[in-house]
Amino acid sequence: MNNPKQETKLKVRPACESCGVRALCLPVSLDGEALSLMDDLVKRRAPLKKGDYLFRTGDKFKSLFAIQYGSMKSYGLTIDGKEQVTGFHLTGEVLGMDAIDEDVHHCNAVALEKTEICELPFSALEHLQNEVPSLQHDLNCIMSREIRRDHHMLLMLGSTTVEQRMARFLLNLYERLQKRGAENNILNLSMTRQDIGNYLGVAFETVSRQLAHMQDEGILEIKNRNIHLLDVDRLEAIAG
Amino acid sequence: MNNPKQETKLKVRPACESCGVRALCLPVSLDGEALSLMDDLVKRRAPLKKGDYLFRTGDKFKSLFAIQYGSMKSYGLTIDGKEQVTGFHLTGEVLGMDAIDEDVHHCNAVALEKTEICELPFSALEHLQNEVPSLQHDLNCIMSREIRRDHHMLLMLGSTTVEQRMARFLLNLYERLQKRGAENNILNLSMTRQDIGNYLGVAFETVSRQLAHMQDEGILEIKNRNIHLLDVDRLEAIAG
DNA sequence: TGTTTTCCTTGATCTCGATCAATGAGACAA
DNA sequence: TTGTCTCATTGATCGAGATCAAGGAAAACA
Repeated sequence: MNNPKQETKLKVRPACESCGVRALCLPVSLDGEALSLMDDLVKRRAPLKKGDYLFRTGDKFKSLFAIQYGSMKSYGLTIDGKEQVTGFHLTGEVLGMDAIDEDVHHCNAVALEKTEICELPFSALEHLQNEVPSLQHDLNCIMSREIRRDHHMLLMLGSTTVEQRMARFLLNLYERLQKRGAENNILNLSMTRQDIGNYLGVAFETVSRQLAHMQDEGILEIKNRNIHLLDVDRLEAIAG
Repeated sequence: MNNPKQETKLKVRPACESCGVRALCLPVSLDGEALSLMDDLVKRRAPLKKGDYLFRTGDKFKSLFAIQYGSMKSYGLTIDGKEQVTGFHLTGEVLGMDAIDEDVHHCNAVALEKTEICELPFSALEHLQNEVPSLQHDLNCIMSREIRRDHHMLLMLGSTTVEQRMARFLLNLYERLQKRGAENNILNLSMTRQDIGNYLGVAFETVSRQLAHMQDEGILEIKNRNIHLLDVDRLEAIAG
């Protein structure tokens, strides 16, 4: 009853069209037949609500997950039980690739807002790789991209000043949104200051202060969780 | 003339036997025939001397590289030209996977000591994937492992205290060496304190002091670049 | 072999950011 | 509305770690 229009729309669209996978790496190579094979493979899922888990540490690995709409965070637990955020994942990105090797998930993935997911059962995906050789290259590309993204993050965290880490963090989000076709300079942070701080190895008060300082400098404008980037060049200069 | 014995030995050994690839992921699945196909594929290279580059940012991507013996560091440059270390790579690990996607290397890889490398031409590898379907899964595994390794690093850097980062760094090296069959608790650091500090986002003096402090506590023993881990449990407790 | 260079350690000072604490602001439910 | 969350901001204090500086120890080189 509520929002029937969207419901219909979702059902009519082929799953793969809407899940963002095509926009990642697969599109270049799949012809009509292969595409329909992919469509058969992809599973739709009920949307996750904020706080819902996609998988948890120790869960058996069965599928990769592409974020169709929304955002997630992944985190592990330290020995003393503290949460340690290892990444934020946006629309169009793929989760679960770190589990292929040992067949077990090594982190928890939780939705930061209402999030729609496409499930890609991995064994079927690997079978399809045999039929469609180009798919194999595509998957290599997706994983390569994830590796590069992580290296980028490592680069981000390997800085001594918090100002620099913060700038790199914001630019990183900005670039990822640009790649997905965002047309404005507004970052809608779905994660808390606490999550950001945890991720950057910084107290959340410091995150808050750092953002306030950047606002004073005219680099950005804060409206709750919406960050409007006013001066990307300055931000890049700070990032180094 | 110098060291003729080793020369001969290298020529006689099948390339793949000695390059560490088998020990990574490929061994489980390759039968005799596929193995010899791999042998044809792998290129031997003259060993790198300390300071030699394996590839640089912007180089065209042609091959993956497996470290047969030795160690390397990879780093990028910030806009203001400062070096930013993104990783250290040990015997048996594979470099270059972040370049598959865009066909270009995104970091510099330099040898930290005398290092022997096996080159795996990637187009040939992908062709071989078609002939040997299991190889495809193996490659997925290798990349998955790299992703997990990076996540582990991110977890390491997302800590506020230097003591914790240092502990996690040492444990990370320790575990990687253990996996490669190291039988003692001695870490032979081939990188400088400066590199470690850069990597951990910490001044190199702090690295030095932190190690000294851990030595005072009886957790480890420093002999130049050899770190003897005396109390791994304590180290793990610190790492959290 | 001595010389140069690079790397490591240790000390002293000062700043940045962690921590503690209190208030303010949205979000959500009843 | 009002109350109760959780989340964010801002202030004050204190300590960890950056930075500057100088000396020592390896390692590289001639």
